[in-house]
Amino acid sequence: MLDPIPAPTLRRLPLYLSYLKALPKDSLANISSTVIASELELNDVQVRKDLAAITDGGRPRIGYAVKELVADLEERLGYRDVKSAALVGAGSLGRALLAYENFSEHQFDIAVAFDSDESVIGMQIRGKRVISSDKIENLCGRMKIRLGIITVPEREAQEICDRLVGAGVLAIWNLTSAKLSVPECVMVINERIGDALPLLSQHLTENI
Amino acid sequence: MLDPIPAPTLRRLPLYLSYLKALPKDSLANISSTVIASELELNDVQVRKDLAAITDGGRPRIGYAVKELVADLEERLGYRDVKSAALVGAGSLGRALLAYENFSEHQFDIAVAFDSDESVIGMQIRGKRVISSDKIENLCGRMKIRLGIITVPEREAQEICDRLVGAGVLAIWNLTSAKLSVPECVMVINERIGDALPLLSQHLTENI
DNA sequence: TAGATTGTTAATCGATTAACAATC
DNA sequence: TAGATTGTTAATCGATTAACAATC
Repeated sequence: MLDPIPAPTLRRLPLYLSYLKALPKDSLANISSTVIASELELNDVQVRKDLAAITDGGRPRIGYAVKELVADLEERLGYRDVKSAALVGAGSLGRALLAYENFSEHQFDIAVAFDSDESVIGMQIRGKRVISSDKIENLCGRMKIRLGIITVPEREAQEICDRLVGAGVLAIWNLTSAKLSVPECVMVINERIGDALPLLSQHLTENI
Repeated sequence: MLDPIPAPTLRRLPLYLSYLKALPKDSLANISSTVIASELELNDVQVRKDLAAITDGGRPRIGYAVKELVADLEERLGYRDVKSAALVGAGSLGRALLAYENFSEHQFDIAVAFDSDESVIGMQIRGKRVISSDKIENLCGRMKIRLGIITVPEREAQEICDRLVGAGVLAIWNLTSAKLSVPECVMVINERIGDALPLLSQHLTENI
């Protein structure tokens, strides 16, 4: 089993990957941590430490082989195989996520969208048919879905979460402000979208 | 001038506020940090430290007066007066935000929505008419808008940012993954929505 | 060789938590 | 008074950054 990577590092790894992938085809085969750091406005020691966690390809005087580094990053970020996700709640936020291209960048594929609203069920959104939430257990099990994305109203979140977990989901991306209880083996990431607004609010009131 | 509050504290203050506001009307007039902590699954010392930054109403043996605490929180979070915001980019994410009720909770009001797409300009979304991005300078200045919300495609983000800043905006909520350059007096909060996906990806690949 | 660059060990920094004195 | 609770000072912890030895 690989060493677990600390969360702050893990959040920076995609930055490195997308920077490296955006390099022009005809650029040098090797790149140094100093260059990466200055481009991404990070500390160079930090970049080296982060990269040391996922590759052993760094060579003094030369740097890192871009191709190898990209492969190691993709490997470690789990970008080798596509992971199926189910989205529950086809409201406006759910629809925005269905249109969100970054998902495929992370090799997630929203295989199915659920909603409990009769007027939405059957609709075709971004090429995906919205299915009744009643079918969560049935379909998620059969489709071997491992990630659940929750974009329902807050009061329904826990129930939906329980049902996704019951259907074999191992990770939850929670976009409501509900605090979800799950078994230990299930990972929950809370994406509280309005969280940073107080910082803006404070800044604005401080500056008239 | 008030002491600046560290960001982690500032992010927890709204949690306290919404918890206190959700208390039943007939509950006790006072509440202890221990109770708040256990309800919100936080450390009680942390709660006291956080609250000490915004109130001096804590009394040994008794706790905090709920009413006073709510007032102090609202005061310090800048919830006393409504702050006008402009949203630029009425795509699916922009529309989701227009529907997002949490805004008004933070006393932000999206006063106007801009887009550069002819087929969207003039549309009515959530009761707001979409206006041509050409009018940003003109309208934001006149409407005294201080917060800009950027939901345009990444490559357009910096230009829109520059124009908002030129129009007198003092804070930017950036929902693209662009790194924005702004004058020092302008605060930028980056809301990178897919940021946490690698954590989920790693968890899933570690657990087959 | 000289010097650029990596990787490691130690120092710093900020936030959280523990210990405890003050107080009602 | 006794004991619950606050607020403060000190310890801990994790992450970042600095210093530096190893290496090509």
